[in-house]
Amino acid sequence: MKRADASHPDRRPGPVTRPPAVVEVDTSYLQTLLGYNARRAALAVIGVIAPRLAELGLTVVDFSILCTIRDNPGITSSQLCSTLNLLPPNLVGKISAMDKRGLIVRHPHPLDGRALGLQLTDAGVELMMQAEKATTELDNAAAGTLSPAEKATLVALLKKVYQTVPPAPQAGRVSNL
Amino acid sequence: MKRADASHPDRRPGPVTRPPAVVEVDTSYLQTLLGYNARRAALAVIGVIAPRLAELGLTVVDFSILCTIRDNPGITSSQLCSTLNLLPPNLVGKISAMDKRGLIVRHPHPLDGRALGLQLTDAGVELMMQAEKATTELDNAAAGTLSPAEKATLVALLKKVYQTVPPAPQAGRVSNL
DNA sequence: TATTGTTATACTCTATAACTATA
DNA sequence: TATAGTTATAGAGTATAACAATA
Repeated sequence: MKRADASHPDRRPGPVTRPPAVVEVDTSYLQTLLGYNARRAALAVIGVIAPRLAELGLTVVDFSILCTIRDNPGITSSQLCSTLNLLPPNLVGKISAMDKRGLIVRHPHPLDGRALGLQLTDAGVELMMQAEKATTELDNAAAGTLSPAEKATLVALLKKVYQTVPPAPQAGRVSNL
Repeated sequence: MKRADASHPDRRPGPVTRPPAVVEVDTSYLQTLLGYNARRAALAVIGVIAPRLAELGLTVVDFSILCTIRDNPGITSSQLCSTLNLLPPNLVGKISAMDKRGLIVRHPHPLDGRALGLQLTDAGVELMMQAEKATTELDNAAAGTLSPAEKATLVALLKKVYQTVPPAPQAGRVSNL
């Protein structure tokens, strides 16, 4: 941390009760924390992707949901929740909106009368083609200065972290980043 | 993605309009994305740390703020905002609460009459000793199966990402993770 | 004219409790 | 008794606009 030059006027020995102005901010401790760095990186990458998805009327979570439905036709809301770490009450509105928007269809589950199987419509598939193209491009762009090998290493280490960390008490959720 | 065995009853050729039950969920595409993995990892690590900090009456952002004030006595709110990527209106209430709580003091800035220099009180320093100890321990615990070398690599790569990614249009903020 | 700190406010996200229908 | 889907709602986080005081 660098400071403005206060050596001329107010020079005093001992602890300074009114510190001089801060010129350069020291965040060295925070930068040792995995949590701090992971949060900052996640916000940076998502900050690049989110505006583009917003143009398609999607949030990043909407995108994850539609991706998962596309790759797992017939999946239930309950399975989506545990896969993406969402709470059921927060998924209901999204699924309902996607249905109204004609992106997905719900049909009776073949094995469980309580559940509904989810599937993309043709419109949903088409929207996801655009969304996936944009997301893949921007995600790579956000990895910017990382070599392909570095990005692969980074992704592998991140997976190791969240696939190892004990899921929080009830279901593994904790407010915002 | 594995499915329940539907080969006996409803066997039909061609595209399946009512897919059988999903048994194992495929998230292989999402797992290629840096944004997805960084977000999941950040939520997992913070999910371990946040409950412990909550016992001390702090959020993870409160902790980052107090850390930064401690390591940069005399820092202004404006500097905190740009350092931690916060919006001024959202910082005001936190600073005010920390002041009322006796964790920090605000005094006139030596060089700028509009600004206030921030500093921890003795109580603030004491609270931060506990908070930092807990955070360091839990952050390391969350890095769990990673070797020290792997954690160092991970942190370095994450820094490279968020220190490189172009700060979003106005100031670099984008809602939640 | 630009910036610091601030108020007010809207919007989104996250979380809990409770209900119904079915297993 | 437990689970899937749902409703309602509380609480936290995030964002914009606008203002006074000062640079």
